[in-house]
Amino acid sequence: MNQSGMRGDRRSPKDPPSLAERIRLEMESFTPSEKRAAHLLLSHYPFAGLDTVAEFATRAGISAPSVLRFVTRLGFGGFPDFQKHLREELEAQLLSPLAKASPSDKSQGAPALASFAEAVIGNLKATVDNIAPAEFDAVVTLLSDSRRHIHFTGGRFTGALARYAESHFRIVRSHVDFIEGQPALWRDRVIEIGRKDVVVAFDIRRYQEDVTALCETAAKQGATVVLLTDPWLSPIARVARHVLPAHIIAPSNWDSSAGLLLLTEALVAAVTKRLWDTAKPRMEAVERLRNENS
Amino acid sequence: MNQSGMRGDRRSPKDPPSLAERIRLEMESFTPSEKRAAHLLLSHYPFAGLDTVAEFATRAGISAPSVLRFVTRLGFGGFPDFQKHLREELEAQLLSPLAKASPSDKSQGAPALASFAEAVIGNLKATVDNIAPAEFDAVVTLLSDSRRHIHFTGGRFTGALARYAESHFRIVRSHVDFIEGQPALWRDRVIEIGRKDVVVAFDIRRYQEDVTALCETAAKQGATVVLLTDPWLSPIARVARHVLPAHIIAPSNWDSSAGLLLLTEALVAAVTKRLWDTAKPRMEAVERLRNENS
DNA sequence: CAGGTTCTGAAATTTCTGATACAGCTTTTC
DNA sequence: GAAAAGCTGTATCAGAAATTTCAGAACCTG
Repeated sequence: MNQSGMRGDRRSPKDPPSLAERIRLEMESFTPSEKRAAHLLLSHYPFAGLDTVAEFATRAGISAPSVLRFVTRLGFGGFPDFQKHLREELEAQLLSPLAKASPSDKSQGAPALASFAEAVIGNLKATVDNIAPAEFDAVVTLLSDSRRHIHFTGGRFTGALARYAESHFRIVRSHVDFIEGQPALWRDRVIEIGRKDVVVAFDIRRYQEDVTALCETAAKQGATVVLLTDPWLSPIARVARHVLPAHIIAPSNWDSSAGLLLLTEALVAAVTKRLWDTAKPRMEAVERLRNENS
Repeated sequence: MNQSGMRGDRRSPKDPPSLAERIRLEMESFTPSEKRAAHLLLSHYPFAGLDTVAEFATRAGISAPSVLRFVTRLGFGGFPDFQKHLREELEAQLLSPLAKASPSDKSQGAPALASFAEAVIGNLKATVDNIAPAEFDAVVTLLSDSRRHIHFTGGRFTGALARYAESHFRIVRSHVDFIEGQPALWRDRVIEIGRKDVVVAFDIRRYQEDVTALCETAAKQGATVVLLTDPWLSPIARVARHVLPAHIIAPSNWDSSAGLLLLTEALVAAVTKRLWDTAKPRMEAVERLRNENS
């Protein structure tokens, strides 16, 4: 499952060899029925091809076998192959409106930052769009229950986010801690996690087995697991009560955690607001201590 | 065409009640498995639903019958019906150019999350606008100098960002470490920081004196200090060679670090790209170790 | 903690789709 | 104008996909 570690070799950004283009070029060499199929496909590209063979054939006014011959001729192993290609092309096209809109910029370094920012902003929008309000609210409610203990944890990179969350929640409310991902560090602590506990896990692709193990153990003992992950969902999702996915793809060899941070900060804000009566004195107390000690 | 929206309500009358929207609203009433299905669909909307039932079930981590129950519950006659609806919706959306620009429904849902995200996005834009490209480039060049040692540090909250940066740079290049903000923890290490060293400090409002002290000491010993801070500039700015400010105000009792994260990730991306020849083998080696150990 | 309800997945069942063989028709070629 | 070659559709099949059944598991509820 461990897909190659990095997305190092980036495909040339310029020309996506669309299937539509190829069909236009080869149009001459098609037989009459193939032409009818091609015309139908091009006129409603690519949606016409997403129906069944029979539907496509009827709409094109030809027979099913002719449709099959058509897609075979295009080099696909079969109709499902053909459809899969169409879907992937469509998805790629729909998901990267930013890539094309990359505006011309001034110097050399600016594009890097500007386009990176653009991609991240796109991620944030997509993340928000795909979060169910009810789910978000449910998590807020859960984290606002001051009787529960909350444990934050995360992987190699996302561990930092877990710490970030913990450092805020720790001030807003009590019973908050951070658990290192390495099993050796939590084996003795996890036994105390039970029905009243909440585990908030951060885990994105190249999902880390130790984090999964921690959550599974916790879940088995009755804890409520909240997962912040990528759209492909960490395996932790199987034991999680609540899942908040964030988009993470950026023009980089690394994934972006901005969406996760956004969710984290939004949760902190919401919980702080909801617990304000108790949070305010706590925050003031922390502030007082800081001033005294320095 | 009934245009009931003659009033000043912001809700645009055109919005087709997207299936995604409905799913978000009904999310609460779903059973656990149905939620899994809903999450998968929303996170990859609508492409996740265009595969086969079996594929969808596997990816969602549930069984095929559960998927069927899910689509039935949404009011479709069966899976093919459901897919047909998705295709039609997709087609309609793709054909209207503006439709996909911002389908965020701020009708009722999660004003908390949506408006928070909007503020954060505003911060990111403002941050990028106010960064001098030359300054950004200079920092990239500095961090790409593999002969230098790089030390990351930060305060209460920003310390997590410093860790995040460190965990990435550590893989891209050598001579990278993280220094805790508390003086007791760095007193003995800082004496080794000298002319060839770079200190990257994260510090925003309620600037932390210990972090400032660390940077001042380092600067005094000839180290180059890079500062990521807020627009009001941490006192560290006085000893810093490069300063990258990020906007941090959000509708919350807390400041948002999203701008700092953006800068961090952009730096990681740029340095990784510049050091690619040496970074790639390092990343591959790390990947190999992970696989062996697990 | 029993009894009832809801939820879930393995397996059996049904439906439907994509694929193929083959024969008729059309076009080409000499 | 006849034979060959190419194209197309009908009929049929194999296999995959969706659906239903059913029993067990999980979860309430009193």
